[in-house]
Order: sequence, then C-alpha cells, then structure tokens
Amino acid sequence: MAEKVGIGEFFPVMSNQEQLINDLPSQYDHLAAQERQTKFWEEKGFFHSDVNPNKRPYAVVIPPPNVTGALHLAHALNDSLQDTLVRMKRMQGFETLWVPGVDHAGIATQAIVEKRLLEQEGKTRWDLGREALVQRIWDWKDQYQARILSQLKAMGCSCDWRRMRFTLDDVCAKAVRAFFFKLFDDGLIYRGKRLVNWDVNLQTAVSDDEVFHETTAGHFWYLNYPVVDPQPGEPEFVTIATTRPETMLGDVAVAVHPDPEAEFSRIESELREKIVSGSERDKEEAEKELEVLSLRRTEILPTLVRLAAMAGAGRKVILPIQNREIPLITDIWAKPDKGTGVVKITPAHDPNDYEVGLRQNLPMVNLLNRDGTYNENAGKYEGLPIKKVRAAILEDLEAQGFLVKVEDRTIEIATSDRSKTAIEPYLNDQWFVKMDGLSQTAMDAVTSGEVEIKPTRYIKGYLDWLSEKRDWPIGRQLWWGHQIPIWYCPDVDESVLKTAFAGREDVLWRRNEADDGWLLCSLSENLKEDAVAGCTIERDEDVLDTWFSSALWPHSTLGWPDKTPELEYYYPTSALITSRDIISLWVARMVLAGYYNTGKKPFDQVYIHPKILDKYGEGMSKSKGNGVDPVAVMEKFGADALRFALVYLTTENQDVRLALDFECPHCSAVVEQTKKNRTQHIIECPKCKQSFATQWAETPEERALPLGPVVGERFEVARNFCNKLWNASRFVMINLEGFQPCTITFDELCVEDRWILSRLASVAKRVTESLEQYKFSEAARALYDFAWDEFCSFYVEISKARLSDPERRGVVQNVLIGVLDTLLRLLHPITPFVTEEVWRRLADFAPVRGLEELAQASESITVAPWPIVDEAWIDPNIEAQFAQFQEALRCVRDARARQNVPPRTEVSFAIKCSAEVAELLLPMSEFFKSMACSVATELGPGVVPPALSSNATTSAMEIYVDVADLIDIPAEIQKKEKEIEKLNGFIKSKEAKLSGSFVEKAPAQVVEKERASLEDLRSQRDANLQMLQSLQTAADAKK
RNA sequence: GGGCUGUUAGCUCAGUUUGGUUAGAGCGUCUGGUUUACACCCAGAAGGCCGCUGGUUCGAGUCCGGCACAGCCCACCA
Repeated sequence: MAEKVGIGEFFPVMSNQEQLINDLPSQYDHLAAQERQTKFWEEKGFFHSDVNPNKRPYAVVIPPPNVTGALHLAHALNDSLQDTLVRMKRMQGFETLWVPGVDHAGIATQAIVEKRLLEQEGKTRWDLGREALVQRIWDWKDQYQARILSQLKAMGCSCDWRRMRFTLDDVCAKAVRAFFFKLFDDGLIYRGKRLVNWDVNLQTAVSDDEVFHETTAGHFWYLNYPVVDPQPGEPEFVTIATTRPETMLGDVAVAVHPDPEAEFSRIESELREKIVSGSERDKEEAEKELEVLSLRRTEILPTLVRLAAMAGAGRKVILPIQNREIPLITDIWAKPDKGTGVVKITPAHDPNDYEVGLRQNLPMVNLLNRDGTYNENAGKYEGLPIKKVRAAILEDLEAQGFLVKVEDRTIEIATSDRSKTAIEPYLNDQWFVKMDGLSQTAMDAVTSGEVEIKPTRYIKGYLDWLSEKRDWPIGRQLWWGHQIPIWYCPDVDESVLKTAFAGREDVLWRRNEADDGWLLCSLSENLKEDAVAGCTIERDEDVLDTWFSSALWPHSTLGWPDKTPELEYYYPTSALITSRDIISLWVARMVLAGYYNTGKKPFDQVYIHPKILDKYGEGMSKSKGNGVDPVAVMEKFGADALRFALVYLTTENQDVRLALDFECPHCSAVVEQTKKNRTQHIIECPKCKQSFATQWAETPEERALPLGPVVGERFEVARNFCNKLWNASRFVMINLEGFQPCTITFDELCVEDRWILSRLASVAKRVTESLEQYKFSEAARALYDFAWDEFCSFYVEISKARLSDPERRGVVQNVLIGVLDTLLRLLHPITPFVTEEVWRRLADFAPVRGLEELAQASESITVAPWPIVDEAWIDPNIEAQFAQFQEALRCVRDARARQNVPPRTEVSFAIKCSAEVAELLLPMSEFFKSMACSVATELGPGVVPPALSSNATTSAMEIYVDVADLIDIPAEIQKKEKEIEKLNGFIKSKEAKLSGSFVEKAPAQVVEKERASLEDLRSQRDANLQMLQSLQTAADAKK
C-alpha cells in the first residue's frame, strides 16, 4: 500500500507509472488475483467480527453443509448469496459476522462410511464396534471438513473463520444437552413404543421426512380367509386384497366397514356432486367411478353387509398357515369402495392398521427382527428375510388353495432417503418431543410477522407442516451423533436418588413408564455407572436426530446456554439464507428451539433461494451424482465468474437451470455431460481419445490426469463480464498520468459527465434496494448493463477525445476514476476478487481518489464504505438528451453498415430536427467522429434533405447520411419500403384507437400522448416517403 | 387428493407487484470490423399469435375465471 499523499502533492514518477502499467495484463488473471487477495484478507482479518457497542450488528449463520461430502453448485449458490449480503452489510458499516460451520449429519455420514466399509473391507459396523466406527467417521469428517472449508475460501466467502463451529463439537454438545435437559425438565420428552419407519439396512428409525416414496410395479394378491362355522347363507371365505402378503402372519383381525350401505351411498352422492359442479375432466372421472361403483353395489355390497352383521355378532375367521382364529371386526378404515372392501389388520406393520389396533384394542404381533429378518412370531419362516418370506408364503398359500387371484398393480414403496433401501414399519421404543406448544410459538412468530419468510409463498407450507403438531421422534439407533443424555436406573427408592445427587442441579429423574425403574437425565457430560449407590445405571445407546442439534444453530454457535457477550450482541441473527427443501425440517425447528431456549426468535428474516437444476431439470444433489464441484468451475472461469453467474440467475420464482459440459484439457473439445459420464472418475475425450479426470477422481493414477474443467455458457458470460470490468479499469489506470484529484464544480461537467453520474446514481440506488430485498438478479443485471452498455460502450469511448486534450483531461480523469470507484464498490459483494484487485492497484496509481463525495480511499475494498450517492444527480433531462445522441449515433452507424462503408472512410451527415434537439446534439458532435467516423455538417430545422443519402427517422430526428457513391440504391429502397409499411401499420392501429371510445374514457394525458405519437408516426412516414421518392428518382436517373 | 411454480426469440431467461408508445437481454445465427482498455472485443442485422381460451377494460404479456402441458412439495394409497 502506497503512502497516502495529500491533494496536489501527488505527481507520479514516469518510470513508476510505466512499471504499474506493464503490470496490467490485458486479460484478467483470476487465479493470481484470488491467491493474492485471499492471502491479504486472511492476514488483515477483515472478516473477523467482535462485539462492538458502537456499531449495529448484522449476523448470519451459515446453513452448515453436511460432512458427507464436498460442496457442489447448490452450496455455491447458497454461499454466494450469503456472502453478497454479508459483504454489502460490512461495507454499509454494520459490525458484520458470518459464522461458518459444518454439520455432522448423523445418519447420512454414518451411512456413507458404513457403505464404504462394506464395499472395501466387507465389514459391518458390528464387526468394527462402536468406538472404531466412530473413529472412522471422525477421520472422514476431518477430511471433508477441510475440503469444504477450502472450497468456501476459494469462493471468497467472508466468514469469520475464527468462529468456526461443528455441530458435534464441545460448544454445540453443551447446547444440545442443555436443550434436552430443559425439555426433559418440562416434561416434553417421552419414550414410548411406536410404529416407526425402520431402515433395515442401517437398522435405525428414521423420521417421516427422511422417507420418500418410489413408484414401482407390484402386485395385488387376493387371499381367502375361511370363516369359522359358516351358517347357511353366509360366505365360506372372506377375500382380502394385499400388496404385502407376507405381513399376513401378523394379522390380528379382518375389518369391514360398520355400515357399508350408508358409506356406499355417501360416496355415490359425492361423485354425483362432482358431476354437477366439477370441471370437464372431473366429470368424466366421476362418471367412470360411478359406473364401477354401481357394479360393486350388486357384486360386493351384499357380502359386505352380511360380513358387517357377522362382525357385530363376534364371528371369527381363520388365518391361513398360522391357523389362528382372528376376529372379524368393523372399522371405518375398511373402505367398501376399495379392494375387496374387506381389509386385513396388521397393527405392527402398517401405520393405518396400527391406528386401528389402538382404537380396537387389538394385540400387536411384531414379525420383524431389527435386521429385517422375520422373528419367532413368523413360525416356520423365522430367520428368513422379507423377500424370501413373501415367496415362501405365496407358494404355501397357493398350494393350500388360499390364493385366489393376482393382479398387476403399480405400488409406492417407502424408501429411506439415506440408505436407499426399503423402509419397514416397525414397532420400537422411541424418544419423542411433544410438539404442540413448541409448534404454536413457531407458527405465531411467522403469522405475527416477527419472523419474515421471503418469498411469502413459502409461509403456507411452513404453517401447514407445523399445524399438524406431530410429535418429533428424536432417537436414532446410530453411533454417530450426540448420545442421548439418559441413563436407566433400576427400581430404587427415590430417596436413594436424592442422596446420590444431593446438591446437584444437573441431574433430573422421572419414572420410566416402560418398566418400574427410573430415567435419569444429566446436563453434564457423563454419569458414572455407580453414580447411584447399590445399583448400576446404564446409558441409553441411541443418539439424537441430527436436526436436534441443527435446530439450535443460531444460538448454539454464539455460546448458548452461557450468557456470552456474543449471544447478547449478535442474537437474534439478521437473516437466514437457505433452500426450500429444509423449511420444515430445519427452519421451523430453529424457530421453535430459538424461542424455547432463549425466549427470542433466531433470526429476523428467512430468504428462500431457488434450487440449482442440471440440464435435465433435475435438482443437483450428492446422491444423484449430478452435483458439480465449484472448484472445477472456478479453475477455468474464476470465483467471481462463478458467483456472478449464480447471483445473476437468482430470480424470485424460477429455479436456476445450468447446462454444463466438460472441456477436454488436452484438445479443448467440449465433451457433453451426460447422466452416464457425470459420475465417472475419468472420461475419455471422444475427439482426441485422451483421458482426463473429473471431480470424482480418487486414486493417485486418476488424480495424476489433468482435470477436465466444467464449462457452461452462463459462466462464460460472467467470466467475460469480469474481464470487461478489468479492462475498463485498465483503461482508466493507463490514462491516469498526471491525475490530480479535485472537486469539480457542476459547470465544469459536460453533458456526458452529468449523464454517466445520473445513471450511476440510479444504478447505485437500485442495487442497494434490490439486494436489501433479496432481489439478487436485479442487482446483478443493473450492474452488468451499466458497466457494459453505459460506462464502457459510451462513457469510456467518449472520454478518449477529452483525454487527449490537456485542457479537458483533468475533469474527465476525475469522473472516470470516480465512476469506476463507485462501480467497483457496488460490484464488490458479488465479485469480490476482481474488484479488490483493481481497487488496490488503483490505490497505487492514484492514492487519493477524486470526487470526494464519491470516494474515501481505504486499504481494502472489503471495508470501504458502501456508495451512497446523491439522488440530486439523477437528471432525467440529461438522460433524455443523451438518449437522443445515442439514437442518432445508432442511425449513422446503421447507415454506414448497411452501405458497407469502410471503417476509416469518413462520411458526413445532416440531421433535421427541432432547434432544441439541435442544441442538445451540438456539444456531442465531436463524438460522432470518434465513435462513427462521421461528421455532422448540419443540425436543425432548416436542413434541406440532400438528393441522395442513406437515411433514417426517429421520433425527433431525420438523419441523412451522405454515403456518396457507395450507396446501394435498390437495397436502400427496399429498406424504405419496409419501413413505410411498418409505420403505416402503426398509424392505422393508432387511428382506429383514437376514433373509438378510447378518447372519452382514457385519461386525458394518455390520449394526448397517443395523439402526439400518431402525429410523430405520420411525419416519420411522410419523411420516409420523401426519402423513398428521391431514391427512386436517383435510381431512374442511373438507368 | 391438497398446495406451489413455470409456459415470452432457435436455446437460457428478464419484464407481470402498480394494465398505457413499436415486448427486452445473453448465447446461437447472419453481415462487417483489429479505431488509443478488452477478439473473453467492437459495430450492425435478422429472429416473437408473450401456452390455449373466456372475461374485465377505451386498452391485457401484465388483472380475473377456465383448460392444457411441464416441474416441484405435502398427504394418502388393503
């Protein structure tokens, strides 16, 4: 950093200046800049935040990425958006903290490590034992945490790295125990036998949210259960239909609807209702259903009615194979319009049957072992896995004549999100948190507006989910996670416990409902086996659901339950930025846990961003393997390009679709990314037949191959933009020789200066507002358009003439540097590296910036003040004036292009326009020369159209370009004819409009505007007609 | 079954909140170009029943109803 020099004292030494210029490559070197600036930022500690009573805090906690694997582009989007906000807030002068961290992701991480263990060593977790397995997972975690952090740093994320947290570290563990202890103390934790989603592969319960449903081809088997002592007129069998015949071993009843007749009628009248009032499609469907129903009415209903009566009389049926008598019961769960109208009840293996079992006080016969094999209740099928049981049972049923029919049917199979294997409903002891009160606070927080969710359409889903208030199953039969702080104590007199824990407030006890013992809950790390005199206490082996610790993230990372200064200062945090699929799993739980633990909301606002989709429109995910490593993108395009592309694509209601391909590092051919090759470790280039590595490369041989970068159009566009910015900056720096900062008075400013400053002021305002409303794309667009189309294409071009004029050089230098400075700062949150790179170089060229109100020099752009521009600069008149110039310029350029005038050939032109417009254009006339190699000979109302020219009209001007003998008359005539035809079309429609009721009904100013517009179109048409005429005259003359 | 989102140029998407001249951008295509930063560039051009349909209105890409197609989420399915 050069020493700061006062105004007027800075005269760069020539050689130094040359040196600096030589140091500016014509292509932005993103790798060098990233390396340099990352180091600089880290050394200076700009991103570290501490409690500062003199500033307002702005805090964000990162959604902690799972340590299951490396980050992909979905994370890159999430983190780019957060960093954009955080960097802006830091520049705005907030004491800004972004807490980084990673999540242990219990079930997911353990599943991955177990899978590898099995694949690579053929071992299960039981072969290894708890301690050894957990050690393996820690190793995995260390490896991926390091990789994740390096990815975040490579992206330029301005996290406070000194405040790094891991959901399983001591600070988080303390918070987890405190939360559990408080819940236990308040009686909100209970243990009970419940039907849970059992992952037989991982041998753990999983929550509903971790289960997804897959449609597959299956069958519908019809089974006959013999009726015990059938009376005359009664059926000998009841027929039930099932998709899961093997569960019949656990049947405890067969149910029929209590009043099938009434239910039938109810369904029919519902369908009739639909036919009357529903849509076309509904009608058709309802009619079909009615038809089916009327068939069933004659075929099935009488049997059902009889069965219902039999059930009322306490009759029974025989369960085949088991030869067990089970009751025929009535229950509304049996729908007369589905299946055979009779349903088997298997409470231990079906959620609905479980409900029936509870209602009807039925026994529950559990057939499953934890590992998915059948147990002793399955009789001769004991020890067999489910699939084999099914096959064997079907064979036996068929042999014994109980299998009457098989139909093909598509069925939905519940599948574990983690292990990708089937979920079995399974009766198991499980820990739950009572949710009604907790859910209510989380609902109130959002309905009252205390916590804002944006976009607002996500509020409904959040509220709907919470309003179910389903108790939260928090136990997982895993080894990787926070072990539940519960110990089982045999039945002793309570006085024994009182003695054992006298004076300790960190131990609670409660009667265990399952047996006659006690449940002990401890706030501290551990209880010894012999903590209670005369008996051995045993710790519950289960661990807590990952979301139990994630729910605490905003306050646990700040030190809760301790009353830390950080918690006091930064909490509630300001914003949470996340993706929609964890609104209920995570956001809702953070809100309820936040209020419960701290009495305060966890954050003011939640912003839900779009999802990243691949070229097939599928969401990117680790499990699909279509997640692209941001590093593979940044290698080629740079971190700024990655970030800019993602921010640019973040609109309010559309997901981000990215079509990506590989680039062969050997021959630069684009290798299409397909579903097949996207998970390969190495790919052979179809063009040059050489192999290259992908992000999945693992073995040393694979890694030795060069990495094939991931390419995509959006990244290219963004990379080009960064390069454009770099080169505009380069232009400014190259032209800084002799620069002296000065305060420029309004009178010294030319039209173009006032125009660019007006535009800059609008853009600055818009960017700030957009980012504060999470309208990321809008901000990026505004900056892209301004930088490229206004600053580069016009202001920089125009400045060239003045830069070569010593008289006018000073002012234009000051405006150039002032605009560039503000532009850099506005762009910095999105593209931090290139802006910092330029900013620091600029400090070498010009230690003190011009335009004081625009800039204050500082060491790093990361802590430079956010631009607040004077809205008084916004000048619609100047913008309108400049627009006239732009339009005229475009017409002249078009005329030249159309007539193939060589670029160096100077042409002259005349513009017929009002005196006012002429006055506006006059000061701009020199720029026609530099920007279109054309000279204005005449401007004003008195211009007489030349006999032969290439010309154009706008609403305010007629432009005649003298292209002399270069003119292609037929082409020009054709163009005119087309133009006139177009104008006539507009005129016609306007005339029609103005002769209708529009004139009376529309507001006067709108009518006036239309009249003026019609007038203008007519005069344009007339001018074109004249032009056409003279062209035709010229054509005739040539003949 | 309930909910959400999308359908605009060959492709990827803005614009719809608050209705008002001739609907925009990037990529791709075509024409021309190395002029005091940038070929990752410059200048220019072509390319649109704004999914369909009905309504409200003087006026609809924009507001309202219906339909179609695509995608996502939740619930359920003997």
